[in-house]
Amino acid sequence: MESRSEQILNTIIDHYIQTAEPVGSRSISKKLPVSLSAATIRNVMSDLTDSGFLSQPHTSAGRVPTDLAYRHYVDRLQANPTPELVDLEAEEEQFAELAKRCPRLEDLLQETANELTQATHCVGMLLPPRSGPSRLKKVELLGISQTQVLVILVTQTGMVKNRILPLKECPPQEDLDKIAGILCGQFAGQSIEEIHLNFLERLTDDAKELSAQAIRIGKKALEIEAAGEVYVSGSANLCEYPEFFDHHSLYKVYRQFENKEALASMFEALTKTEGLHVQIGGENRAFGLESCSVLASTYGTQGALLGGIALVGPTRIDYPKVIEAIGRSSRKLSYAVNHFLIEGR
Amino acid sequence: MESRSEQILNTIIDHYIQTAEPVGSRSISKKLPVSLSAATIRNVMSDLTDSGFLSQPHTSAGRVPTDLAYRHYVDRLQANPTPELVDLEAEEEQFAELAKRCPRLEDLLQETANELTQATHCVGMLLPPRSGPSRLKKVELLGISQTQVLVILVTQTGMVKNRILPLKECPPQEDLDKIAGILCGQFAGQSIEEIHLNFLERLTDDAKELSAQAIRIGKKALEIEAAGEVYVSGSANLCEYPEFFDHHSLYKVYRQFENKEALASMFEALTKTEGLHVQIGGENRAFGLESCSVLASTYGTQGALLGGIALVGPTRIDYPKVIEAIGRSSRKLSYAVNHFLIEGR
DNA sequence: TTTAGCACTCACGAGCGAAGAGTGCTAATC
DNA sequence: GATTAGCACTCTTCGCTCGTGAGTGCTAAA
Repeated sequence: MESRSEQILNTIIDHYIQTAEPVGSRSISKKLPVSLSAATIRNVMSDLTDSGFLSQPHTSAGRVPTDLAYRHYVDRLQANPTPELVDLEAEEEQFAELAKRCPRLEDLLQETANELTQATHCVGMLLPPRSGPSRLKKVELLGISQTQVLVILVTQTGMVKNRILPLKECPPQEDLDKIAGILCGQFAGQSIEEIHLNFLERLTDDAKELSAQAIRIGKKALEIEAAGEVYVSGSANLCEYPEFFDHHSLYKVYRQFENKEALASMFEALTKTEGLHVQIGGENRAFGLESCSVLASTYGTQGALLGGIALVGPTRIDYPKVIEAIGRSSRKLSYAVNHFLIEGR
Repeated sequence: MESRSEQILNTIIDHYIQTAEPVGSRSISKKLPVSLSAATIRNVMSDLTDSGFLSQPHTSAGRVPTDLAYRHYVDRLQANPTPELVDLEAEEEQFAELAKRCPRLEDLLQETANELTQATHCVGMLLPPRSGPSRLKKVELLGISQTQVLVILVTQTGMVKNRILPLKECPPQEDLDKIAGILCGQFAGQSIEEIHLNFLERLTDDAKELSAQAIRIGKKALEIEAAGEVYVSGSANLCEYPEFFDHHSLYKVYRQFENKEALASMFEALTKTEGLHVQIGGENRAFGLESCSVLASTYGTQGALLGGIALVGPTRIDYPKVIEAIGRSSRKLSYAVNHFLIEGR
C-alpha cells in the first residue's frame, strides 16, 4: 500500500470518526494537505474500495471505512505512537489525591473506571486484579452451620475474599481454628496461586496433626474463586452514538453487557499479555460485540496484582484519544496497585 | 366515580397495556362484557378525559391512560387482590432447589433478581439486606500498613463486611487482636446496629484494659457502612419497549440507573414500610424516573435481615402480572433470608 | 498521471391526495 | 333521560411523485 492512498485512507477515517457520515471525495480533497482534485481522490477511493478498506452504503453515497481500514489505522497508530506529553509528576500527584479519597482499592478502581468513561464517552469495564498472585496474610475458618464453613482469605494488599464451603459435617470451631492457624503459619506471605498448586507438597511437617478431612478443608479453603466480577460503568453512553440509535442493535449490545461469562472470557483473551490491545468490530464476534471496538489494557505487573481495564464503543471510535486515555488510566491503576502493595506489605 | 365508567377505564388500561397504541371507542365496545355502543363509550371516555384519567395524543386519535388512571387501576388491584393460587409447598421446594445451587446468600439474591427480570421483561433492582439488624459473630482487626487497619465483620448469617480504617498510627497486631477479642467477647450475638448505638454504655467492665485509641478503633470498627450497593439486572430489557425506542428518553433512564445515590434513596423511600409499593410515572420524579413505574417490595422481616427488591418498567407495565411476580420473588427471598438465619444461628 | 467535465444514480425531503381510524355532535330511539 | 345511529370533521399515516443535491464512474484532454 503506497503512502498516498494510505494518507487518503487515514483522512477519510479521521473525517468519518468526527461526522459519522459517509465521506465524499470533495471533502477529502479540501482536507488533504497536498492539493489533489476530487477526481484523483475518487480513483484512489475506488481502489481502496476494491481492496476492502472502504465500503459504500449505496452506489451514489460516500465511502465508509471498513473494519479492515480501522485495523490499518490502529496498527499505524501503535507503530508510530505520538510522543505523549506525559507529565509523570502531575499524574503522580493526581493519583495521590485520588488515593486519599478512596481508602479501599476497590473504590479506587471503580472511581478510575468512572472517570475514564466520562472522558471517553465509552462504556468502561474493569476486571479487578486477580487475587491469585497476591500474598496470603490470614486465613479464617468459621463454622456457620452444621454443614457450612465460611472461609475468609485476607491478602497482604488488604483484599478480603470469602466463600462458603459446603461440608458433610462441620468440625467444631476449635478444630477449624487449629486448621486455620496451621494454614496461616505455613503459607502466610506466599502467593495464593502457588500455595494452591502445590498444596500437598508444601504441607508436610505439621500434616500429621491434621485429619484427612482437615486437609481437604484446607485445600478447598485456598481455592481461588472463579474469575472475578466485571464492573461495567457508563453503559448509558452508548445511547449517544448514531450507530446505536436503532434500538435493536443497542439491545444486542446491552444483552452482552449482562452476559458476565462473555465479558470474563473477553478479558481473559485481552489480558493474556501485558499492554494495550485493540479489537475492532468483527474481531469481537466471539464475545457478541461485532458492532463495537474494544480497547483493553492490563494494569499492575505480572506476578503482582494483574487486572484489566477496557473501553467499549462503536467501531467509529476516536482511537487516538481513547488510546491515550486508557493508557493514562492504566498507569494510574498501576500506581494504585503498587501503592497498595507497598503500603500493604 | 360510578362503576361503569370505572369498568370502561380498566378495560382501556388493559387494552393499552397489551398494545401500547391509543385505544379507540369501538375496540372497547367490542371488548366489554356488557353490550354498549361505541357512541356511549365515547361519551364516557370524554368524561374520563375531563377528569384527567385519559389523554389524547392528538384530537382525532384514541385515548391513552394517564398516570392518574394507572394509580386508580393499581389501587383497585391492591384493594381487591386476586385470590392468588399460591402453591406454598411447590414454592418451598423450588426454593430448596435454588438454595442448593447458591451457597452464598449474595448469589441467591442475584439469581432470584435475574429470574424475576427474565419473567417480567423489566429491569430488576436488588437491595441486599442491611447488615445492621443481623447479629455479630466475629470481629477481626488486621493492620495492613502503618496507617491502616482492615476491619472484618462477620455476621451470624455468614455475611462478611470489610472496610479499611485510616489511623494516625496503627497499634501492633497483638493489641489489635486484643481489641478484637474484647469486642467479640462482649458483643457477639448482639445486633450490630444496637451495639453501635450504645457502644460506650455497653463497654464497661473490660474497658479499663483498653486505651482511648483502642476504644476509638473499636467504635469505628462497628460502624455500619453506608447503604449497600444496589444490584441492577436486565437493563437491556427496556430497549424492547416502544416507549423507549426514542434514544433520548432511553439515555435519561439509563443515566439514572448508574446514579447509585438516586437508586439508594429510591430504595430508602420504598422500603420504609414492609410490603409492596407501586410508584407510577411522575411519582418517581424525585429519582429521575418519571417515565417509568417502579414496583418495590421488601423481603425478610423487620428486625432480621430486611432488604428490598424492585422492578422498573414503562408506566404501561402489566401490573397484575408484575405484582404477582414480585410477590413470589419477595416470598422466595424471605424464605432465603430465614433459611440463612436459621442455618447460621 | 492528473484533472476537468459530464452523465448517471440514488437517498432525502417536500408536497399531495386517498385511506382510515377516531372523534364530537345531533337527532332519533327505547 | 340514557342510549344509539348517523354524519361531518379532524388528523395521522402511507404511498406516490418529483425536484434537489451529493456523490459516483467514465472519458477525454492536459
